[in-house]
Amino acid sequence: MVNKEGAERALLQQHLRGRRLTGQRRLLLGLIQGAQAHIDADDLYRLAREYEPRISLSTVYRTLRLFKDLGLVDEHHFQEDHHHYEARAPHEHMHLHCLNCGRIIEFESDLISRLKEEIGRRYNFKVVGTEVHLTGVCPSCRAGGQ
Amino acid sequence: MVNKEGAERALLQQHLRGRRLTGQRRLLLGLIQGAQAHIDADDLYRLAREYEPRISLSTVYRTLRLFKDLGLVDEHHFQEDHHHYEARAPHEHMHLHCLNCGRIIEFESDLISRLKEEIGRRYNFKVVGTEVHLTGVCPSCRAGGQ
DNA sequence: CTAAGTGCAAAGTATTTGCAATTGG
DNA sequence: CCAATTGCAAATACTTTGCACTTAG
Repeated sequence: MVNKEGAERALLQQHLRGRRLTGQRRLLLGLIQGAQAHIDADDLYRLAREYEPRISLSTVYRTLRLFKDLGLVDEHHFQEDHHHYEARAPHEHMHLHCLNCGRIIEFESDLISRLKEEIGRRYNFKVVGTEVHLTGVCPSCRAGGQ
Repeated sequence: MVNKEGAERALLQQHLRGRRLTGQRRLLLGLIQGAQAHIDADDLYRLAREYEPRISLSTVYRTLRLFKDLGLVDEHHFQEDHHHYEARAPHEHMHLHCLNCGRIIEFESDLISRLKEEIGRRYNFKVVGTEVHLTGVCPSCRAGGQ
């Protein structure tokens, strides 16, 4: 009989598709999934060290790349020159980004699946992924200065 | 009376909003506008050196940033870890990217303006920019291997 | 003329890699 | 066991910066 932790482990095992289930991988995935917002490699590294002080930044990068390739996390390229990551969400969503205060809102819209379908048909592509990123000015920034 | 080159110059002058119109800036903008595809800083640098061998990579980066800030070029973050640039197009378009062969198709769809409008209204944002990037497998790659 | 722009070299970030030591299956 | 994974340090890739010289306006 399988307890809760065992079940979690088995699920992750499956996600890893034959790769080894190490403490570092388990920790990092947990941290990404628990993260309130999009996290970057460096923040993840700092956070992970609180639990496993000997973890290295290389491992963080290697693991992020692995998770990305396995489809466990999504990598985002916001305005910055480094990447942000988030656990792959149960359903596809997009980002709305305030250029003034930096706030990022996640939203969904069925327009995106329609877009995928329309464009896939038009160009005979099999569309598998989307990255939709709207920028603008949020209500409080509109109200405040300018 | 104004000849063709003079008119071009005046137009660029206006775009630069008071910044100086240098040979490097004129060259770089011309190259970006003439580029068949999205170009990155390094390719632009190599290309520019054919015309102005003493141009420096710093100038390329500085100029790209200036053009981006002025809205003359758009900066894209594709899968790679560096940026690609293109002259700002007359109308907003999106990208469809083959994960297998790397080909990038530009397309338009009115779904995107509807998305801007819908989301702007929903969150009371003033939406100013969009980056829409679909990934998938193109017809020839679907036909070929897998 | 003179402030803005440039080239060069050096520095700064973000990310990857080689390798010996460790460890999951 | 032993190949996959890790930590560490060093390397690489991309981008920015300080400064003396040049140049557009």
